Amino acid sequence: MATSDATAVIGITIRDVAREAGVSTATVSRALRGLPNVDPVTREHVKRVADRLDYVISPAASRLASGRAGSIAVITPFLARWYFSKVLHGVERILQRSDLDLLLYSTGDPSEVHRVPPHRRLRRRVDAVLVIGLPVDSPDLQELFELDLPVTLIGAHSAGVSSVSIDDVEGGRMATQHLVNLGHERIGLISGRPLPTPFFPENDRLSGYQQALSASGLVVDQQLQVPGFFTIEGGEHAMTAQLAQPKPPTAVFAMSDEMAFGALRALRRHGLQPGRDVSIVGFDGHEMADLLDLTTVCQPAEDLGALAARCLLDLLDDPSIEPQAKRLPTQLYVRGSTAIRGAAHPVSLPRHGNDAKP
Amino acid sequence: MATSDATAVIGITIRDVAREAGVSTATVSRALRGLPNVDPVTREHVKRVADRLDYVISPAASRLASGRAGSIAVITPFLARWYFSKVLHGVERILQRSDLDLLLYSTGDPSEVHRVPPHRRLRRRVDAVLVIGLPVDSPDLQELFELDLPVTLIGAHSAGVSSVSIDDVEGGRMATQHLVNLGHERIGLISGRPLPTPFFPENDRLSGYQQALSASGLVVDQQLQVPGFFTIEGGEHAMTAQLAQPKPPTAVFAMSDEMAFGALRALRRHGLQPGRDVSIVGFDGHEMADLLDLTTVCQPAEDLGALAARCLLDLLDDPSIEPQAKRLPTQLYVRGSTAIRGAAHPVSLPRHGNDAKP
DNA sequence: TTGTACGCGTTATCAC
DNA sequence: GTGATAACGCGTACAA
Repeated sequence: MATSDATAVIGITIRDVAREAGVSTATVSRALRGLPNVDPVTREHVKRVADRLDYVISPAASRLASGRAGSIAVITPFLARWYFSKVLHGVERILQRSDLDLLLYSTGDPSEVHRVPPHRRLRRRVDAVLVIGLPVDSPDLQELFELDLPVTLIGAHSAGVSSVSIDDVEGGRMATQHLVNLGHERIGLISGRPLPTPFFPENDRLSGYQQALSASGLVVDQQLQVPGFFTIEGGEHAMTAQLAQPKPPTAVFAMSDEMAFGALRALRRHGLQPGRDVSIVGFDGHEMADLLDLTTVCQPAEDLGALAARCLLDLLDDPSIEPQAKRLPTQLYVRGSTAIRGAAHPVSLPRHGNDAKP
Repeated sequence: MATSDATAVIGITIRDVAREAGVSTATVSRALRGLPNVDPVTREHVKRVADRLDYVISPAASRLASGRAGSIAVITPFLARWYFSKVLHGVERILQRSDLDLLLYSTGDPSEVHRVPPHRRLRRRVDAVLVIGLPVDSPDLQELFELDLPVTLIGAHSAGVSSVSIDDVEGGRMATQHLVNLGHERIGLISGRPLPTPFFPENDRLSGYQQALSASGLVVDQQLQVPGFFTIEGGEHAMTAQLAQPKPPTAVFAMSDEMAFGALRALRRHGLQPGRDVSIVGFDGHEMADLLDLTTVCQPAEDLGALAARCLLDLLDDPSIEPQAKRLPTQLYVRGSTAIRGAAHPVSLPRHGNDAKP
């Protein structure tokens, strides 16, 4: 293998730095890592030498010796969907500043057959795990917990595990209450997967929906709850199904903006106008919502990721921290896709986004 | 530190497996990694024992001993934009099957001040690098090349470097020619950054645009080329600027779908109807394009990522492979946002997507 | 085909 | 504050 000569082809080692600086490797290690018990002068000197030699620590060696993996895993079912890419962005932004590597694992849809169970790939490989939007009853997740690694959940919560999410109940309630306030009485729901699916965030949104209806004395009609699978097409089909009902809803709450977009298209296909004929509320705060004049419950996806990453770093710093479930607020953005029931001209309400100007 | 007892708390080591299987650590290593010169019976036995003991190789130790980093870096300026998230998805899908870790690095917009220069973080840390959509003249990229790692570029090309991309010239040409064919003579362009910016993919799209115009004897009017910065809002501003010209274009080619979406909104704001009043062509094949009835040049972003990942794995397998620039085809999807110039009723052409049904 | 033994580059534990 | 030095767990010549 490579010799340990000062000018070895492969790379400068800590020994080269030590020799050049006239100190021991132990001192170099301490100096470079900012550990205490190093003379400031020595430290500066060592740093300078290391810099001059263009020395870079070997992660492998460091990890082997220290027992730390030096990286954290981010597990997500999707990469190219609004929520997940936003969250990932937030996570990356924070982790970039740490000295931990971000290992990316995409599981694909949890309901699909997955390729390699994450927990087998993760063993001995990461110091902590960040999980985005996986249902808490997922077997993968359970096996993950058994790895005994610090874990932070994003967009889900589980007892004894640190998590960051929004209040999905409140979000669902807010969206539905808005429709109730506009005078709607038959309010449909476009859910994600077919309900009931335990432990999914969508369940909380469903609860909010039901709460708002019940609180207003409206009936919760199972016929009015159609799954849209969180895709545009799914949303379109769901809306079409809603319209085909004997007594179609006058308003619909879609659990994601992308499904709401599909719903908007379904309306157009039927010659119906959003707001005037049927009101639609989405969920997410997708950039496109503004464009399509869609009322929606905005969630700070990127902030969720950033906050979760910070939590995990803190947890790594001090494992004694009690896991807690943090929540970030959502906000209803009212746009043209919702209006007073039966109003010939959509009524003006306080609005948001670029459309806000009168 | 941890003892090397068979039942050490920290983990099973190769020695434990060797002892339990009654062979040497060398044999275990060879057997588990599928190296030749191992008796099939021995190999099976060792595998079984390793499995029973739930043995997992220590990546750190393996990497230190072998000199391989066991991971590849994926560098991207954005995570939450259509093209980049799609490409990343393709990359991840392939890398998942390999035994290499995917290290994610987001640089932010290359024109911004960046945080930590990638090349410093990458040293000794990865075996290869996958770069998404960074301009070839980016200083970061140059320093990356000097790391002497196998590199594959996605959405860009550079002499002597393996790359995967589409033919942007052809794409731009196709979009523009389509508008020419519809009888348009004043054809505007919504570019990315202000032109000319050397070495950006957008330059090729610009070339295609110019070629198509020139080939048809149309003038290339600088006034008709407005930057839209690849965002919805940018596209809206750009379109608004186009409309404010003394002689506005009757058709516009936007270099990305998201900018085209903005352009559509600008039209709507002006009471104009896409297709009838002004034709718009986008670029990407965004899911939303179908929804908004936008004609667009589709590019197989996910395939680009997958192919690039495979290339890089091949290159890692056999470093003697000559770097080559692979290209994937694009395809024009005609929808309602483009129509014959001046036609009162948008003319019917072969169309695509859900709208295709007569 | 298999085993022995050394080295990979760093960290951490001691003495000093 | 600093220096020796023994791990860390695995890969791999080389010998057998």
